[in-house]
Amino acid sequence: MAIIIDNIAPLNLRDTLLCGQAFRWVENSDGSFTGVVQGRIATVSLLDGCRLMVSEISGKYEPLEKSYWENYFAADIDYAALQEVYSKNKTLAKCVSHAPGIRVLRQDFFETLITFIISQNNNIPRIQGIVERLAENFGDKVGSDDFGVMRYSFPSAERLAALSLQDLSILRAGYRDKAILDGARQVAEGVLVDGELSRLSTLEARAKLLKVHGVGPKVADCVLLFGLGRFEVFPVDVWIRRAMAMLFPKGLPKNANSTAGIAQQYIFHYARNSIK
DNA sequence: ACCCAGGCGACGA
DNA sequence: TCGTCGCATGGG
Repeated sequence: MAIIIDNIAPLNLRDTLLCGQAFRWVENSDGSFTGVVQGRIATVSLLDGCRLMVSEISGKYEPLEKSYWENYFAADIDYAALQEVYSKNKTLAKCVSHAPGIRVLRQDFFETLITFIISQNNNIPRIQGIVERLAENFGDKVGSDDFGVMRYSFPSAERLAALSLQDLSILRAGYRDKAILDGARQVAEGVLVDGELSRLSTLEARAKLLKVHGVGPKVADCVLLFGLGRFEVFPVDVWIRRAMAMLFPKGLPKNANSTAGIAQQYIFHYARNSIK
């Protein structure tokens, strides 16, 4: 059974799922993508460029509601309108034009916290490898994908919190292992709770995230943006720092402020693909 | 072999 | 408060 989400354009699945905001999607030979979301193995593809089809392989859990996927892909955000506003600035228009189909996903809070802890001083292919080892070693078997390959859920905070640094060495995550454990413990112990953070202001939620060992301004902002839907947050990493110095020396155009995180994705993509 | 990666915490000034 | 530096690991 499949879910269809209509009128999702603009959306480019490759640019959205492989751009470094999510780490568990892989592209299939037919242009569809398969990933594991909330323990469900899902394959997504775009029909006629404007309809998103989501097919879940039957596995350990009941399929997710259509509303879950609409939220995940941010179907409520009018990207065409946003791009029209952004494009009043010539430079930002150029960034948008390089990958107009990127959308900022609304991902699981805990998974976002841990994956972006892993992302620090790291590169995207290696982050994907560490995240996959994390799931294979500490997640649950949730079923086989279309190729017969067993897939695993992202581990729970409780499961990770019970592990030792020695246990985590199998991830080959380097010095990030301590940060993974602290993040997991704070979530497992109820210090950091998705629903509670959602009720706080962005600044207050950020302050709580910064108390996790290994979470600094950049990781906190990525968690706010990708894991808590705070689209006004603008994470600054090495690529963005370069791009801003080169393209926007006077700062981001004001008309992008309330959705700076969405603009950030266009700039990030442009920087990674166009700046040597 | 070499440089660097969606940074951070510790440390010293 | 602000610069500097070491950090684990491995992709390119």
